[in-house]
Amino acid sequence: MKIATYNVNGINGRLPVLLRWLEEALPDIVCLQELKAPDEKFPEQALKDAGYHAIWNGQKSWNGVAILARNKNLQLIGKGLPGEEKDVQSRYIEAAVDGIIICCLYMPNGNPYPGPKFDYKLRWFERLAKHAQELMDTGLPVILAGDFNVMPTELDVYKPERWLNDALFRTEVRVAYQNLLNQGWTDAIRKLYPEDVIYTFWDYFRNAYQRNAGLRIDHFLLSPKIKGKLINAGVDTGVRGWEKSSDHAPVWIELKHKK
DNA sequence: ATGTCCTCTCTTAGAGGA
Repeated sequence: MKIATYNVNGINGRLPVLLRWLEEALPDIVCLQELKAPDEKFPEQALKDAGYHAIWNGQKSWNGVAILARNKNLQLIGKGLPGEEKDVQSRYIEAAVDGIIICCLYMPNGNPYPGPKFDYKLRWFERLAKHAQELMDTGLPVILAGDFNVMPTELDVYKPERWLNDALFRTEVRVAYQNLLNQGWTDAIRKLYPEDVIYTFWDYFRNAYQRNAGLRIDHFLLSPKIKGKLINAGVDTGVRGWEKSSDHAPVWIELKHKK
């Protein structure tokens, strides 16, 4: 079974790219971020025609997350993270597919540092960690997937020294990510490729993709119950070079079949 | 500071966000 995460940066603007990638990559489950569309403008029919059922948590202009599934029963568990009632940003959706809890998340960017946006990011991280711990405690197979807006280590940044005061690389945020891992989660890409330079995002500016000036910020975290099923993982870096591409590339993992 | 590209509007240019 192949599970992917992809920050599409506008699902309607990128629809041709998304559909082409789905057809070529044929993932079974997909977590999408940055839909940048309200619920009523989610391209449900186009995805259905491509063979995918979907659930989504949209918002006008900003944010927005969705989970797609092909030939599988996709059961919505909830939208939004608990812990901040007045939070109107659509950044989280959770579903059950094939007995696996799929958590699709879009962590706040947090820039500029310092400031209220950075503070919101840290609060959101705390809320995620609390919920993640509760999921961990169930002992179920759980996957946290999405755009975490964190480069976990220096290996994940093309020029670490330039990012020290950026909200994606500040010590507080890297510590928060490490604390999350310490609950018992496995970073799937790093588990399989502990020392490789792997990026999932390249800025639109300054030919970042052509220079491979990238960041690794899209992650898969696996609960202990499911980590043993991990057999492969990768980044579809070529997609980033397509016409009208998102600034992120799709990231995927492959799990051993249950049977 | 800038670069680019998305979305939306007091819309065809500019603002806000990443």
